Formats: sequence, structure tokens, C-alpha cells
Amino acid sequence: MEKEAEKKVVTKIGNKNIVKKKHDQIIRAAGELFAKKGYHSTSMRGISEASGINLSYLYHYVSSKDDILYLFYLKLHEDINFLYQQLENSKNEDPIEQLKNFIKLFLEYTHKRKDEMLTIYTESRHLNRDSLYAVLSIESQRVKSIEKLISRGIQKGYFRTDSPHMVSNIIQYMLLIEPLRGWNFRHEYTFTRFSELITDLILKALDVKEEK
Amino acid sequence: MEKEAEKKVVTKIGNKNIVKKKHDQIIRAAGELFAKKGYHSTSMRGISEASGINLSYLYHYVSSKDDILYLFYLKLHEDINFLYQQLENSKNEDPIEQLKNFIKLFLEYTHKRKDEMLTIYTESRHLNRDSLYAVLSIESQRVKSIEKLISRGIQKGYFRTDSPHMVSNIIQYMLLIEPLRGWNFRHEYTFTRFSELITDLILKALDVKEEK
Amino acid sequence: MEKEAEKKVVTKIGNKNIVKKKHDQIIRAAGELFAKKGYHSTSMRGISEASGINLSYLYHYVSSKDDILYLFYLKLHEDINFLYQQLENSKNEDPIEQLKNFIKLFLEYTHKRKDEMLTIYTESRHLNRDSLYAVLSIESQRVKSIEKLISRGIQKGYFRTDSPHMVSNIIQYMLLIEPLRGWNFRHEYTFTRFSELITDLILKALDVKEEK
Amino acid sequence: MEKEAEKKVVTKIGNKNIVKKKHDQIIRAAGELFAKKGYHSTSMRGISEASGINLSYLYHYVSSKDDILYLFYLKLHEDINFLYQQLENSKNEDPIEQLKNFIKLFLEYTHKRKDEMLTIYTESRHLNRDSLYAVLSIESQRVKSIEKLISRGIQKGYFRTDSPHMVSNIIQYMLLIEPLRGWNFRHEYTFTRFSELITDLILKALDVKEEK
DNA sequence: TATGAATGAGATTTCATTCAT
DNA sequence: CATGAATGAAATCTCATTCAT
Repeated sequence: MEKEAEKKVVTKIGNKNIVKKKHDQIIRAAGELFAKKGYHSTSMRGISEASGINLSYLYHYVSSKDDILYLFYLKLHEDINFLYQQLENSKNEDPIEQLKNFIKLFLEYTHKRKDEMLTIYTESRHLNRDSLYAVLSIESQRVKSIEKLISRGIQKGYFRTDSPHMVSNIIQYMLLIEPLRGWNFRHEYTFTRFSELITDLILKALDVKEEK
Repeated sequence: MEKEAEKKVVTKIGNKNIVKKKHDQIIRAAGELFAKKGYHSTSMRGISEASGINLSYLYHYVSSKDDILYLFYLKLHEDINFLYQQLENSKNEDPIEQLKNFIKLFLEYTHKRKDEMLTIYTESRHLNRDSLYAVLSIESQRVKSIEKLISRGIQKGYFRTDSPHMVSNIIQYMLLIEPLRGWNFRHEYTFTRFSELITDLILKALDVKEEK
Repeated sequence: MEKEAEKKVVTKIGNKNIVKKKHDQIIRAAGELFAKKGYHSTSMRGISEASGINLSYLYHYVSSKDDILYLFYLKLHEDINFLYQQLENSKNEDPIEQLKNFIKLFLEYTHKRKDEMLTIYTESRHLNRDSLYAVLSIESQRVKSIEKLISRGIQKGYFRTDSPHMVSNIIQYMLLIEPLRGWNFRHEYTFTRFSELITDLILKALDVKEEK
Repeated sequence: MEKEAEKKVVTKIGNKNIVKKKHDQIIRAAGELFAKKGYHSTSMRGISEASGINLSYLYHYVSSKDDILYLFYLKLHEDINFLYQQLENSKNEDPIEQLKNFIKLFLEYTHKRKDEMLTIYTESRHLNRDSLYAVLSIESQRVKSIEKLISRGIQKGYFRTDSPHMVSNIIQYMLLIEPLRGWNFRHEYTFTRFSELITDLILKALDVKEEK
């Protein structure tokens, strides 16, 4: 996986373990608030209260409110990153199975954390320049990971498309439909059914004929 | 078309023509600011200055900042609404052509107004309860309009899918990919090419075999 | 008099008369607080309370706390500026008398407003870049005004010095001794006596022989 | 030399040598910061970092931020104090030479440390009551030291003035012109020339005829 | 219809200082 | 002798909204 743009969150505390722990504590609290009220309507005071960390002391672990949103994104990213790594590493598997598996796991993750996903994808516009750049860079990497799998699948004759890059973008986008648009269909489909339909669609986009 | 949930923007001015004109003036100014800085970072003062309407006087035409976001949504909606109406009305046309045409026009509209679309779809979360409800209701209607076309197409044997509702949702969602995700592919495709690819995908989702 | 560097204080109010009046109100209040506690220990809230202007409304008349310090300087400057203008204009007078008169009036002014003068000359370091530049530029002009008088006096044979510029700097500096160092001699001299001594010194610096 | 008002800086550490060393360390760091950003904009954390002394540990050596400013003053004072002592002790020298020498050395010192001098003389207002009192008392002593030399010179017929006290104040004040006002002439005179001019002026104030 | 004046509430951030070990 | 954790108080500034005319 290529190198991503990076942004370090500056803290006043050296000990990395403690920082990690506190960051988790902060993100957990902030994440809920963001999900409930959005980034701008969530105040640092609110985060302080919800996390149990003294308001001023928060600033020892992050250097601005923006940092928290960024950390929040990073956390979600980390939790799912292994899926993308699998896309790149396990080169021996059947690409179709590999893709199906990826979709399944991704949708499950997204399903469980839809509020957080919604938050991230609607609020990330408001990140400051550096954080935004870092986030977009990660997102871009993700699409590239998918693209690699697809290219492999094409070479091996499993997939067919004349625009792997665009299809990869579309796939990544499709996978986010639940948090972004689920309100309009969630109650009408079981998750399994929903998952099937999305998988189907993606396979069709890659011209995979499915035998049922 | 079924009745939508509605929300009236309360004004202190009687004359409907004037109100309409002022609303346009406000929305035009606000829209640009929203696109540039987002809803929360746009101040009423800013809108007042950009629109040339005195700050207090704004409150004769809207009753809160939230209203402006709502009006902004409504405007975008109105401008494109005729497309959805065509989906329902012109019942004699070939559904495939009708769909293709709809996609084309929608994408063109979206392409021209991507910033505004992005704004709406990332900021609408922050509408207050009533406005949000109204917006979601409109969005829901739109999906239903698409669904009607699809059902017609199925009956006539043009389309095939075992979940018209879900596919409609997906189509509506797909059509928004440019404002929401375009940053990652925009510079690599001409609009025409992009439009083709999306159309293709949607037709595939409906099992339409294309002869080229 | 040459053109000075300038800095405009940005207000949100158009009417210049009102702005002027409010500025006066603000400066009067702020000046006292600055004199009593210094710039940094004076809070905007304090200024708001002392001036009777609502805290947020203060920001319609100034755009930052720094502005207030700058306005304060400007006020003091304006009140005494005519003295410097006289130095340049009335070219027919006897330079010695003109200088004596200038010293007398300046010292009187300074004597009455020593706290404010002390404030300005100890706090102006903390002005932001633009304000500081404007202030230094004014101060520099003042020295030049003095220098012009001296040069005139030299030409006419009244004064003698081989460094008019330096002497002018020294004179300007000398005239500020009361606010800056008066605490150590104020109670031991009447103002008249003090004034005489300073005048004497300055004349000596210019090699004026006084007949008494 | 008469007894000065004094203020002890309370420490939690017994060993006087260590205290002295740490104080130096603190002052060196703080001095630079004060010179760069002023007293109020310098934070204890900043001093801690610049000095390499742990923030809480600073409070073992000083009892408040104010103490540091006071110590800073004291350091500058100590470094130059010997000059004032010479003024009082060496009673056999020619007063004119003695004065000239004093001026020269003082200006050299001031020249080298103008930033620190500026800091002290603009920030000392913000010392708390006790520290301020101690500082003023030292300053007052200094003027008295000069005054003694002048009185001696008068008695011996070298100097002439009817107000030795005032002249002493003026001299002390004059010697500070470079840090306080140098910005307006520094680049136009070599230090030597500047030094000459000041010396001249002071001798004139004392009615010393110079043969060149 | 239109506007300038005014306000209360709240947001982010910084800091000197103390606690506990 | 030395340190990391923690805190309360305050500061500047912004904003949506209302008042009074």
C-alpha cells in the first residue's frame, strides 16, 4: 500500500500509551455527540463532560477541536483498515470470493456503525486544510486498494470493465449507501437481503455472471 | 404524485411575489456562502451582506437561519423537480429512453451545481426537526418517482430486478456520486465519459442488455 | 508634514459621528483601566462595564482589543498634534521662543495626562504589527517636526549642534521624562521649577546662551 | 550606599548555590522570551520548556511568575551594579573622567542588552506591589549614586548646576534612551558617535567646558 | 417596508498554579 | 530533588436574534 499523506496530532504528553487511551476516551465521547448533534453543535465543554476529562486538560491531548474530528475519522479508519490490506495482500484467492467477502465485512462494519459513518462523511468537509488533506488521501488509497483487486480479477478473466478506476470509486461509494441513504429503505429490508442486493449490483457492474 | 410532508416558511410580509423575490435573493447569496464555508460557518450577517438585505430585515422573510437552509434545499429541489414529474407523466415513452434521458439531465444538473448539491447533502442533517422531515419526505417521493418508472419498465418487459424499491434507492444515490465523491475521479474523466459509465451501471442493475 | 503610515480601525457602523462618540467613550473607559492595571490585565469585559457598552457591541466599534490600545494612542496624539503643527507652520517666529513655547505646552499636557502617557509608552510594544508600525511612524514624524524647527534655528544662527537629528530625538525623549521617571522627583519640585530645568537643559543642548 | 528596600524570593529549596544556579537558568530563558514576546505573552510553560526545568519544579524556585520578572530585573541590576559602586567609592579620581567613564560603560552595557533593558523598563509596571517597591527603591539608589558624584564634582568646582538631584535623574534617564527610543536613530549613528553625543549633552548639562 | 442599535449566551482556547507521588 | 496529571478561572471573540423606530 502506498504511503498516505499524514497528519500528526500534537499532544503535550509524551507517553504514547496514555495518549492512545485518552484519545480513545475522547473519541468515544465525542463520537456519540457528533452523531447526535453534529460537529459544530458539539462543544468542547460537552466533550469534556461526556468523556470525564477536564476541559482544559483536553488540550493536552489534542490541540484543537478539529483534531478530535480527525482522530475520530482515523479511529474508524483503523478499525476497518485491515479489510483493505487484505485486498492487497492475499493474492492467491479467487478474486470474486475475495471481493464478496470484502463487501460482506465492510457492510457489516458499516451497519454496526452507521451513525459514526454518517457523521464522518457529512462532517469531514469541515476539517481544516491539513486534516482534510490527510483524510482525502486515505480515502483515495482505499479506492486504489479496491482497484488493485479489480485489476487482478480482470487479468485473471473474472471481471470485465473498461474503467476499473471508476468502478472502484463506485464500489467504494456504494458501500456507504446505508449510513448515507439507509433511512429510506432500512426498515424494508433485512440486513442480509440488503447485503445481497448490493453485492449483486457490484458483481453486475463487473460483468460477473452468477450461477445461483 | 403523492402528497409530500410540507413545511411553510413563516414570513412577516404578505405580498407573495415580493416574498418569492426576496427568498431568491437570500438563497442565491446564502448558497454561495454555504458552498464556500458550510452552513455553520456562514453567519446571518454574512448572508445579509452578500444578499444586500438588511440583517434585521432578513427576519421578515425567514424566521431563522434554519429556514434559509431549508429554502435553499427547496430551491434546488424545484429547479429539478420537473425531471421527476416527467418520470411519472409521460407514460407512453420507451422506459429505457426515458430513464437514460432522466439520468443524463440529472447528471448535467448535478454537474453544474455540484457545490450546492454537496452542501445540501452534507448539511441537511442540521436542519431542525420539521424542515428535516419535509426534506426527507421530498427525497422519499423522488425515489418513488423513479420506482414508478422502473415498475412500468418491468411490466413492459424492459427491466428486470426483484427489488425495484432498492434499485430505485440505489439509482437516486448513484446520481449523487459526483458532488459527493467526484473529487477522487473528476479530473480523470470527461463529463460525457463519466455520464456514460454511470448510465451503463444503472442499466446493468436493471438487466438491460445494451446493443452498441 | 509628511504623510504618515496609517491604519484604519474597522467598524461595523457607518455613521462616523456616532463612531467617533463611541470611540471616545471606549477610550475614556479603557484609558483609565490601562493606566490602573496595564493593557494585558484590562479585560474587554472590564472595558465594557466601565464604558457602559455591551461587551459584544464593543466589537461593532473596534475589531479587537488591540484596536482600543491603538485608538487610545491616536487620541492622545490628536490632542497634542497641533503643537507639532505649529512647529512647522509659524516660520516667522523667533525659533528660541517657539521652542520654549513648545516645551512649555508639551510639558503641561504631559503633566496633566501622565498616567495615560506612561501607559502608551510602556504598552505600545504590545500593539500588533500594523498598529505598531502606524504608531512608530507617527512618533517618527514628531521627531522630524522638531528637527525642522531646529534646522531653521541653526540657519538663523540661534542654535548650534552638529547633529540636529539626534538632538531632536533627545528632546522628544526628554519631554517624556515626567510620566516615565517622575515618580523619583515629582514630589521634590514644583511643576514650574521642573519645567524650567528641562527647558534649560534643552537650550544648553542647542548651545543657546541665556541671559537671565 | 544606603540600605535598599528588599524583597526575598521565597524558594522551597535550601541549598543556596543550587538556587542561584537555577535562578540563572530560569532568568536566562525567561529573559529571552520576555524580550521576544513581552511579559504577559510569556507563559510559565514556555519558560519551563526554554529553561529545561519542569513546570511544577519551577515553583520550587520561585513562588510566582511575578518573581521571575523581579529576578530578571535583579540580574540586570547586579550585572551593572559595580558601576554605581565605583561612583561612590573612588573618591580621588577626577569627577569628569569618572563620569565620562561611567557613561561610556553604562552605554556599552545597555547597548549590548537593549532588549532586556527595554523589557525591564516597559514591563516593570506589572510587578506586584512588593517587587515593584523593591525595584523602585533600587532605581532611586542609583540616582543617588550619580548625585553623589555630581555633588563631589560641584564641590571641587568641576560641575555647575543648581539642581544636582534633578540633573542626576535626567542623566539616569538619558542613559536609557537607546533601548527606549533607539529604534528611531540607531541605524543612523555608529555606537561611538551616539555615545559621544550623549556624553556631550550630559557634560553640557553640568556646565563643563570641553576642550577638544 | 426597512434599518441601526443592542444583547445574552456561548464557543474555543490559554494559563498560572496545585496535587500526588 | 523532580515530575506528570489535573484544574478553575478567565479571556477574547462570534452569533443568532430582538428592539425600537
